[in-house]
Amino acid sequence: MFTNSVKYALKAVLFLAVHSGEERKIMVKDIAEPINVPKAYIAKLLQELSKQEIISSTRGVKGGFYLTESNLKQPVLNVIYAIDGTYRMNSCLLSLESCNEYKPCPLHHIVSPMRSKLIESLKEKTLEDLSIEIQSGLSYLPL
Amino acid sequence: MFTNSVKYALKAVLFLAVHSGEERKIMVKDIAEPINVPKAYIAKLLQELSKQEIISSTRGVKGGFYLTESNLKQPVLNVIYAIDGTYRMNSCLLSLESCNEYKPCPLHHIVSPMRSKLIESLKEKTLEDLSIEIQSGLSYLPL
DNA sequence: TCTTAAATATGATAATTATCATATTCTTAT
DNA sequence: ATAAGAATATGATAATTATCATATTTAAGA
Repeated sequence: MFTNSVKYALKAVLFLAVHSGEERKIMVKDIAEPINVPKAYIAKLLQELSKQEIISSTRGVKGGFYLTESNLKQPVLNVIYAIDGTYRMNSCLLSLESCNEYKPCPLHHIVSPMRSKLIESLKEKTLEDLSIEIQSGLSYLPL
Repeated sequence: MFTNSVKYALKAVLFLAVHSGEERKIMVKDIAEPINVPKAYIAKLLQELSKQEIISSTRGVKGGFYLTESNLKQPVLNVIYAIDGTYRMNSCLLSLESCNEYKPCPLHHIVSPMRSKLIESLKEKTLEDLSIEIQSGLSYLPL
């Protein structure tokens, strides 16, 4: 469902949600290691997220990546769409172009309602929500 | 979520569910075209499914692929597992090895119940069920 | 038993995705 | 101003997945 890239991106962003802030910027190598994702790989993803303003960054000495309050208010889904695009999550599981409510593919009735619900949930949950859950020990991030 | 291969396999198997039988074997080229999947590609998948006894086949003149009554009774999930293996559908979305109920990843509570339900549905629905739905115009197969 | 028509086995090529590497640009502090 | 430390831009390589091709084996019918 998700590419490797999205998974890595989510881990990194959630790591930032928990550990960074406008006054606590974190550089690539200090993100890559704890979430164990190859440094060069996650660097590229973070750059893309930054360009799309899903996360924030500053260059140079004392620079790094971080989330602003506004970044934290975003739905998780933003991260997914930013990296994988919207098509992957929304297209028919059998890739039938014409699949829709009126001309459903054989799996549509099974899959479609669940996908809708999943997307709904990923739209509702913000990065901040997940960050709070992690910080209160309701869920766990690394490895 | 699914590979291209699984999608193609599902289309082919459902096509066979609707159109084939022990007395109506269908050869590769007559499957590939209507479900529009490259012939050489679907041939390979059909061979694999046949080897795993998800579908049936006979060689030589008058040969082809088909589903027996027993094949038809199988859950859809069998096709998916046969091609993609079980890991893909069941692993943590973030690929955290340790993710489970006791140490859930941040997306676990969102994703896990839906995945369980999806797998349950794919286990309950047989190829025959879907075939009947297609034949009664409740869902549509090709393109 | 020979010919033909089909699946089967095997492997080659192409496309996509994942991974790695590095020169350039920007920012801060000296 | 300049030096150093960071992200940024760009692109190269590797691995996986998708696609294509073909020689071999099997079954049926003449």
